[in-house]
Order: sequence, then C-alpha cells, then structure tokens
Amino acid sequence: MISNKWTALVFYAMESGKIRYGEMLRRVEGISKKMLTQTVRKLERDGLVQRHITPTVPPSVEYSLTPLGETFLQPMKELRQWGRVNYTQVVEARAHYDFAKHSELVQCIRTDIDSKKEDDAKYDH
Amino acid sequence: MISNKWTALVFYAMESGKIRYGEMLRRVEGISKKMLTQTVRKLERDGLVQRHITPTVPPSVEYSLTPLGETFLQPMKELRQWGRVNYTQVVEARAHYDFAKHSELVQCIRTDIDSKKEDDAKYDH
DNA sequence: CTGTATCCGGGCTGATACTG
DNA sequence: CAGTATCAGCCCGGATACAG
Repeated sequence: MISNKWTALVFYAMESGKIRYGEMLRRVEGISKKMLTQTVRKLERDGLVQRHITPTVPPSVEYSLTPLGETFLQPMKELRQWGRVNYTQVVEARAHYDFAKHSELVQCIRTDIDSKKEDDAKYDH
Repeated sequence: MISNKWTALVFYAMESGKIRYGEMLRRVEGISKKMLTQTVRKLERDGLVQRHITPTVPPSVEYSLTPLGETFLQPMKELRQWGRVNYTQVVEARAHYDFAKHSELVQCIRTDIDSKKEDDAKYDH
C-alpha cells in the first residue's frame, strides 16, 4: 500500500484530524493535484480514509482517517520515528559507500570542482 | 527507502539471520535476479545490510542485517503485523468501493461472466 | 476550491543472454 | 552460484489546460 512515492506522506498529512484538499496540497510538499487525488482515492478505496463533502459554492472537501486508518497510524508513526532517529546514519553510510566495490566501469574522473552535493541530490529517498 | 516494490520484501527475507543470494531469490516470490541485486545493493549502501563473500568455487555470498538494520526490524515487523491483521478488512473495502462515485465515464457493461476475480488481480498490493 | 483530461518523458521493472 | 549487460515495455509521476 505504501510502496509508492506519495501514500505515506499523504497519510501523515491526515494524522491530526480532518484536513481540506487544498491544505494537503500545501502540506505535502511537492505533490501535484493529480497525484494527491489519485493517492487519497486509493486510500479511500482501501478503507483507511473517508471523504466528506460540504456542497457549498465553491465546494469544500475534507479528508480524515477512518477507524481502520487510525489503527494504521501507530506503525506508520514508528516508521517515521525510525527515519528521524537514524536519518544521519543512513546519510553517512551513503556518503561512505564505495561504488567501485561492485562496478567494473568506475568513473574515476574527479574534477577539481566538488560535485559531491550534486551527486547527493540525485540519491532517492 | 521502502517506497518501491521490493525493498520491504527483501528486507524481511533477512530477518532470521544470514541468508544466501540464491535462497533469497527463492524466498522472495517473483523477484528477478536483477531486482534482487539492485535492492540489496541499495540496502547495503544505506548501511542496513552487509555482504559477506566466501571466495570458494563457485562463490558463496551471504547477506545479513547490520546493527542498524536490526533496529529497523521492529518497525517493519509492526507494519507487516498490521497488514496481516487488517488484510481482510482492506480487501473487503476494495470490493465494496463504488468506482462510479468519482468517475464520470463509468464502465457499466457487466457481462454475464464474473470478471471480479480478474479485476481483483489487477489491484496493486 | 476541488477536482478531471490529456499528453509525455523517465525510471522502474522484467526477460533474456552472458560470465567468472 | 552469484551475479552483469542489454533491451524493451509500461506504469508512475509531472506539466498543463480545462471544468463544475
């Protein structure tokens, strides 16, 4: 369920209770409207999230966790907690990882310009 | 880290201690050699997994969790436990989800043949 | 405000062949 | 046994435009 780019982040956005669509769009940094809608739809389909529409003009839509969704909160929080605690260790490990260890075709070219930051930016989280 | 198809499953394969490459290939159902290698490499890079090579002929390679990886075991186990406990509820929710609720172009065609099972198979886990 | 429709590119993924 | 190399497909995800 959470093995994709946005589900976990969207899920976390609802941990404190009801939240509107636009608010999630701002809270979940970097997500597009399309992916937000697609993600909450799947969570709704799975019974973790409920949608509440207030038919005003313009309409207002609030999302919140169902009782089932609430039970999923604890394991997800622990997951996040682990990440927060061990984030630096993982970053450290990545920085020290010797790519030459497994690659025959090693890029040995090292320019004077420190390209480390650019490389780090390319790592997936 | 686990927001992709195989990482969590590969990680679980190492929960009981050292395990060989070929054994993981069999244990993690459906994974290809390429994806297994790619996944364990990332876990190694992140410092969660260590690789131990016995240079016999043919070679033997054992993978195991590092101390850091061991600390990740608990949150991951709770995640899995949640899945096992609530699996049927999620399946139930999916079965009852009314796709027409959000779709303008509803596929109303229902053949006499029960296509439900095929549809279910297409759902991503 | 809360979406949907459409297009499109890149990366994930699988299949197959090859190697020490 | 434990990989690597290469290729091709396809879905995920982003950008943009449009709508109720």
